[in-house]
Amino acid sequence: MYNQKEALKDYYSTNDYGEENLGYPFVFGVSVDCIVLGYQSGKLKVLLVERGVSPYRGYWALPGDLLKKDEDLKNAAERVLYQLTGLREIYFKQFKTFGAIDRHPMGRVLTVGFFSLVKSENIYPLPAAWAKDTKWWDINELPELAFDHAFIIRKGLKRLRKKAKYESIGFELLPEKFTLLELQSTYEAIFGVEYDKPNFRKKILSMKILEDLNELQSNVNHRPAKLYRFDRDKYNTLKNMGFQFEF
Amino acid sequence: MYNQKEALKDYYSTNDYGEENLGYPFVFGVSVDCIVLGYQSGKLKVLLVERGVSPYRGYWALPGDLLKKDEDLKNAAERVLYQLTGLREIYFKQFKTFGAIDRHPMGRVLTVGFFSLVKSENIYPLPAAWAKDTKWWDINELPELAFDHAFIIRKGLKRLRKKAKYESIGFELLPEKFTLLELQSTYEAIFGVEYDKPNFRKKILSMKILEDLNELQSNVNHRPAKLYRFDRDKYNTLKNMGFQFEF
DNA sequence: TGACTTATAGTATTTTTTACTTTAACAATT
DNA sequence: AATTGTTAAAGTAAAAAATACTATAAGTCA
Repeated sequence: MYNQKEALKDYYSTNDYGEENLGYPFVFGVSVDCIVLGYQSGKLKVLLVERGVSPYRGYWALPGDLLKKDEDLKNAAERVLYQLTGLREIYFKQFKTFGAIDRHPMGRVLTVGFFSLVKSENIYPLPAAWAKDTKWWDINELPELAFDHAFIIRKGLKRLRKKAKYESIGFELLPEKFTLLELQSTYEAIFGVEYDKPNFRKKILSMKILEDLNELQSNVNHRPAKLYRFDRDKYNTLKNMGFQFEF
Repeated sequence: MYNQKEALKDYYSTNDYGEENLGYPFVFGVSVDCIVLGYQSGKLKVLLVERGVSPYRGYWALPGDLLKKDEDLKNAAERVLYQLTGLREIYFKQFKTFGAIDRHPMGRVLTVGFFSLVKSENIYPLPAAWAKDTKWWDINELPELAFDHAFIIRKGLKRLRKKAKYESIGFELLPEKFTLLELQSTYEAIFGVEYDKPNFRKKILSMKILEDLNELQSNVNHRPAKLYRFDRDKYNTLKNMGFQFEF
């Protein structure tokens, strides 16, 4: 039967570069942690879980779990997201691995950070299966967090903002049908700035990546706005022709 | 004395989310691998090492090593780069972690990928201490590579190109003093495209991030070009004022 | 000196961005 | 049915940036 310990031992004793080594392989725990972001009433929010066990019992933390033997990193993140939201096919990306020596009080555990964008109205988080509680938090008003999760969130948001500037990922936060003003507000929440309304419209429409649904908002007490849909196929076609999305 | 195995065992038995778990912590080997890029005679090159031991004896591979007990990821990459080049203070960035189940034939080993940009004329790689041989390879003409290193390089280059478009990292590949045509050629090598000479000059000079050294090339058999230096302080000042580098 | 190569400056046209104004559509109220 | 308030959506004009191209200047080499 295959024995990983022995295999790693062999590997180490014939170390790549003939260097002095640790004799016996030093091994690491590995986890994944997910920054789940949603857009709600004009604000960017992150979904956190309250820990029910020590260490950091009672603290809020990123949803995550230890990597399993038969999983690759992507599978592990998918599993965590599914257990949290009940949804598959969520947008998520690995963004950075955190390996500070003392980041986990009980041993050497590396964590691979993912960020994920969801349409938050589709989500009914499942607290029971996970932890004491689950809650959306405004990204500008976070509680004290477990481990190095505050640091991880800062890094993840920074990366998200860079990515959102040059890729059409803002649409992941919106429902299928949306108005141009909703789209504008989403981008304002992501970047923390304000845009001129007519120019925002002009810019996004000139990209030709939205489909006009010829439908109007309902149940609003003002002139209803047109509804649009993000046309992913058109976007991909244009991208292959050299088009560069940019905000 | 602190016992990591026991600590991890405890940690696992009181798993965050009360899920069924593996009983005993499954542990992973962790390594770092570095894509070292340089610019030579109009081409983008990557520095590879030839493996002297199995697995993959005789194959070319990325320079890398197993993470040590008392190192964080950044330290490990720094160490690998120092052992390879003899230089400290090289530009490098973590870009992605690779954790496919079967990526290492002898066990479960995750690797954290870094890419690094160097001024290749400063470097005299040290083959003896490392492996059978060390060599610069044209990124478009790579040999067969060990492990999943071909995949890692593809991903790393993709990330580099994105980053180079919006950050001034191209200068890391050039010597302290360079001509505008050398700068242009470097960017042409990174992106695999050609630029119009007068417009390239205009664009880069209008950014106001170069210092004119009032010096000329020497030992060239044509009109010598002016030498410039990248003014990192000016660049940072402008960046803080909202300036966005872009190619 | 003259031919040749390359750096560098300049110009003119087109395209894009930005700031701002105007008009139209609808809901709610009187 | 007219009025008011709010928002969508179209339009316009000025400024800035990108692009394509031309011309000139400064050096080397024979």
